[in-house]
Amino acid sequence: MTKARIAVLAAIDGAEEPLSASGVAARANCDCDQATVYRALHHLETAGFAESFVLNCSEHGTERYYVSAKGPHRHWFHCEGCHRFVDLGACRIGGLVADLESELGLRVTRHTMYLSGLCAECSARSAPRAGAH
Amino acid sequence: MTKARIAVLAAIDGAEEPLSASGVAARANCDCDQATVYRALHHLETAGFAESFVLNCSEHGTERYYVSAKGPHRHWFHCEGCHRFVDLGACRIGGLVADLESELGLRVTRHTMYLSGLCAECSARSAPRAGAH
DNA sequence: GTATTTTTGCAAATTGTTCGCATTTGCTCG
DNA sequence: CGAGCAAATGCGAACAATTTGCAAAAATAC
Repeated sequence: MTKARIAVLAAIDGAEEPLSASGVAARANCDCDQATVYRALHHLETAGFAESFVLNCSEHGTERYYVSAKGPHRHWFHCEGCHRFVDLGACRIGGLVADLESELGLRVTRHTMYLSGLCAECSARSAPRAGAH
Repeated sequence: MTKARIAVLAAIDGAEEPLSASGVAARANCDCDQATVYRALHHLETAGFAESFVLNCSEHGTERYYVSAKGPHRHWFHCEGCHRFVDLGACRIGGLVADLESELGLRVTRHTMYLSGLCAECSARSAPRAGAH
């Protein structure tokens, strides 16, 4: 394991929300080239140390986000107000995926699911309850 | 409604699988510029006539795919062998989304879910059952 | 039919990501 | 411990999907 890959893996293992490639580069305090970060991420995902999904956000555009593959598979909510992620906890659609798999004869190797909207804070800020101010 | 937008909407309404921007341009036989196609898709999505999601595929890279917003909300499976989509039918995670929404105080305005792997055909082709040849 | 607003075409710019290639690093073995 | 080699990195250029500025063309309003 090279220095760059160790730093990249530490960045995503230590983050408590999905990180874009640039986010990883910022957190991984290896001063390595962005190409190296991309290659490291690709390597780590192939090796099973990381997972990724692509998300489009009004502020950051379309980017690929990486999360650690340690622990159970999880899903995320993306807030369109503060552009942060909220952890939705462990995956709850395993049963549904298995059902669809057998119903349709598919071999599912991965699934992507995420929600977006406004988190509790941004939601309260944009449409405060009566008497909240 | 302009000619270009009508053609773009007809393309996605008539397609039985999600279409990328270039796929829309190919199917919509308006010879309009690609910028127009992108703008029309953005407009149609904003106006509620189309939905989209971003998917990364080994053959086509990362692209945004559009589907008609007519009929019930659906989800898709993407085959990494033939790179086609399989319709998973109407959304079955509405309850889960509502649960997460109330559990975590979120305001969910959209959700993305798709599966990938090998479709029945590609699966059979790559690992035929005993006696299948 | 004319004025006003919106949309389109074209070409150039953006942006996330990938690639080629020479150099450096990590590891294996003697 | 140091030579030999395969794999990884840095740098810069290349890419591909998507967006944007602006003048011309088409909808729509009046």
